[in-house]
Amino acid sequence: MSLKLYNTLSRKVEEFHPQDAENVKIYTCGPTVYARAHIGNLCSYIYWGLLVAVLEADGMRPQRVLNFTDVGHLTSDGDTGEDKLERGAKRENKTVWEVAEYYEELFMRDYNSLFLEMPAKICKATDYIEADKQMIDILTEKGYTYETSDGIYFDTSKFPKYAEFARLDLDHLKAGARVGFNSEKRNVSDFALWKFIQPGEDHAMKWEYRGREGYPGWHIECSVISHEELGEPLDIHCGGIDHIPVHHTNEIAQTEAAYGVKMCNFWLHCNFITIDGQKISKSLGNTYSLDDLFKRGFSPLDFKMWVLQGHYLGERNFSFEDLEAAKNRRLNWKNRVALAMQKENNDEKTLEQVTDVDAPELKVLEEKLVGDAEFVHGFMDKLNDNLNSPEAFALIDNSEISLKGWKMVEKVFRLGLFDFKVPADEQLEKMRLRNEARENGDYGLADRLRDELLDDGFLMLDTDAGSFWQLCK
RNA sequence: GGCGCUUUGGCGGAGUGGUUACGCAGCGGUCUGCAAAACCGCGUACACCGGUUCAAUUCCGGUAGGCGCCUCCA
Repeated sequence: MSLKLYNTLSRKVEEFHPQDAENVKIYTCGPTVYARAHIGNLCSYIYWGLLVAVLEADGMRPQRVLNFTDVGHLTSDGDTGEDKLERGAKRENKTVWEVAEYYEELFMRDYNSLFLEMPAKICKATDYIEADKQMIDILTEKGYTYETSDGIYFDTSKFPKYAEFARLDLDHLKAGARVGFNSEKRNVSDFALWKFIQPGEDHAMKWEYRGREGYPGWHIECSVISHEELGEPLDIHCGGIDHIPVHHTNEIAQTEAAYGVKMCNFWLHCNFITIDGQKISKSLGNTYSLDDLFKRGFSPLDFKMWVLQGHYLGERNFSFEDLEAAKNRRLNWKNRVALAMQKENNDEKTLEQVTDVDAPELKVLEEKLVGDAEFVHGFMDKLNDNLNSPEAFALIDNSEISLKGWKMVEKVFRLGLFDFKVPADEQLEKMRLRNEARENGDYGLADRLRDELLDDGFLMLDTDAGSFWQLCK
């Protein structure tokens, strides 16, 4: 089994081979921490979480770096744009540093509530300012930059490959339509490496560079952090498709111009979701956070289920109707786990005992899954085929799966399938009494106990093999 | 204006040159003391027009609709 992934570089599905399987270098563009993450933002972290899980399942060790963009970006391309962090700060009566910290914490809360594995390292852009300057110095020495009244720019005409990655048609970029068109730029596609603070401007986040106060441009941090923390070439760089034409194009230009090396071997981009057919964007304000879903009765993991039901390359449209379907499917899976627990653990093992029984690496687990061997192989085949989670889901629905098999499913998808309340002694006693009453033909008592159990959250399922409990929600 | 993507049954959503995807919802039936559970079955999907082919939802061309990017964005 080998892993195949769609590489934006070639626009083809290719076999993935890391330089060092013990240290797979992955860089993920992280959030800008000036607002709460909306569900569209979170999709990408769910997909990249799956990527990491699949790499691990294949026996590799990913070293993933995620950045926090805490330095803020301008709201527009012009000279007079206001820093996003500062706007957030004014809105909320906090300093820009407090705002960043607040949203970093909120992001981590969302991240954890989605049961996503922590990256090996999270880097704040503001911790790399000196390294930003060094990189700009290198680019300047090599003749890739020029200064204007408002900043230091990368001259994209000096980097002939510039348009290649995104297959841009530079001649037809609509330069004139840009907000705050900068007439000092030599080429439409040139971008700021560093911005100087203009007279009358007051930025809370500023650093001294070349004798003036300023702050880094929008793209430099990712080139710098990935260089410092991982080094070129990266094995995988991931982000949303919106990053292809500008952000990643600029990263490649900066890094490859500065160091003369290939920046990254595999570029992965997930597609966007829309809500009710409309694109989500911070500027349009049509965003939902996980809290908004929770208020409507959905857990973050229901949302994760919805996300993974689709393929990361596909365009999806979000609706609460579909979220409901995903929620029901997830509940059905939990009930299958609950059933497997009862059938395989007649000694009334508790949930803790079941889930804490060794947490082996998947490879090891796979060897133990003798009864599920066929399922496991099919399952991994689907995932290794460009992370085809919808196909893997279908296989789950079609397979008899043991408790150990479910543990493997959970290890890869992390959907909280073992995360439910099991009956306490009191409820187990009610179940015993109910069965006894049924055998004695005392249906009045049996039904009363059944109703009580329903109130406790357990639905009684009577089969030829005996009575089992299921979850109601 | 330029570049690109997409169009599958009630709603989602995979995949394939000829064979049931799958889920959710719905309907019918079986089982059951009863059942909201479970089990079985059903609906005969691939935008339109051409072309290639023994055969196309699946390849090619065109038409129409939808969407994205070119501006911060996952």
